[in-house]
Amino acid sequence: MRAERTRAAILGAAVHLGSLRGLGELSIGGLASTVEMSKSGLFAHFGSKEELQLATVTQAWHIFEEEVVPFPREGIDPSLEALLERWLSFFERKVLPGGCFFVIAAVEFAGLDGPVNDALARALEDQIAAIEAAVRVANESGELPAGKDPSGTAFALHSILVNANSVFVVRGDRGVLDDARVAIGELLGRPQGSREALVAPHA
Amino acid sequence: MRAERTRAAILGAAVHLGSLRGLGELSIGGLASTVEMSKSGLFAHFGSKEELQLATVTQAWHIFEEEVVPFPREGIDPSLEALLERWLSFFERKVLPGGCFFVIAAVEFAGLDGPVNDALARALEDQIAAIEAAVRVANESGELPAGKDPSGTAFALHSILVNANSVFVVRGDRGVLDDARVAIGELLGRPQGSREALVAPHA
DNA sequence: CCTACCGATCGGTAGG
DNA sequence: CCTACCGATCGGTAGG
Repeated sequence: MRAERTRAAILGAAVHLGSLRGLGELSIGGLASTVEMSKSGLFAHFGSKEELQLATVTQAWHIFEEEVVPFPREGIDPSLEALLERWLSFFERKVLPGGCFFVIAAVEFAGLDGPVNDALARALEDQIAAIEAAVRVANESGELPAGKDPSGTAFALHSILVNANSVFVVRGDRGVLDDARVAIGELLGRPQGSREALVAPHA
Repeated sequence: MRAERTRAAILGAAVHLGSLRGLGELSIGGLASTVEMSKSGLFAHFGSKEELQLATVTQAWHIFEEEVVPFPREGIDPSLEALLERWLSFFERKVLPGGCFFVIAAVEFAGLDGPVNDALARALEDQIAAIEAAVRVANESGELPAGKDPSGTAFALHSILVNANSVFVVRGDRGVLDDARVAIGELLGRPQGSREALVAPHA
């Protein structure tokens, strides 16, 4: 019980630090000092740095999934537009501060092999696949005006999302997130001028 | 003279390692062993790790600029399409292996301040600005069929380029580079079916 | 979950 | 450009 809470606190700090500085920069000693426990006490929860990294990736993915991915759940709009808006909101609210945790880490670990790299590569593919599935549904439901190639459209949409967050983090200015909303609108064939529908959904 | 050559060899290795593993992972000791000299001998060329990082960023930018950016130079096609194709070719040939050196590093260093972060943030803006300038020229020359918003179009094109390289590096499969060519064609309003013109320019 | 420790490596310095 | 060294930190272990 108590160990579970400690582990959760450690992983919370690990996700935060890993998002800000990269998964490779996580150190056991640094993490131990931020959660105010001994290095070896923290170490005992994981057994190796690799296990700590793996648990951090898993935890980050759970947070992302809960916030963004449209599992059939009560109160979650399954449309493509809603998925993309949840994603942008996830960036804007800095739920995982720093760059897009998964893409940055996946690139950092590419070429190294091992379970951490596998988990990161899978997360990247799952992100693209989630968009592609929503594009297919949108094609069939008539949400998209013209039939779009699901794979290519998903890649383009994913690119806009990820780069919007990168530029957002580097500039420290949320304006680029609205640029992304406009670019998404154009990719989806939305006519010029209907921009407000996506930019200010609650207005 | 000799010192210049040594410095060039060091920076060549630094750009290579920094591209593969991230600028933050560069260590003076590790770099010294790959160029087969003593740690302090290498250190003497730079005076601090920060100066080494800064010199590495500068060197990487010179390589990128030489390969991609359309300075008015003999034999360089100034069109938007040629710029984008040089960029994709730059990724495909792994001139800087690993992720898009500048974007990954800029995100990694975002929030830290200092000259390295400044240089990286500037490189990111210069990349987007280079695309935007080419879009403006293309608008005026008639290369683009309809007048496109230069800023928004540049952001979308930059997103496709950067993400194409990320996915390329993670998958280890160049197929996504052709997906990027298709996505770029659609963004530029190229009609379906003219894809081959960009995919296989030398066929 | 702790103290106490291991060998290796970190950025950096002294002195030549 | 080198040897020799500094204090700090790395991942990890022993033993409790």
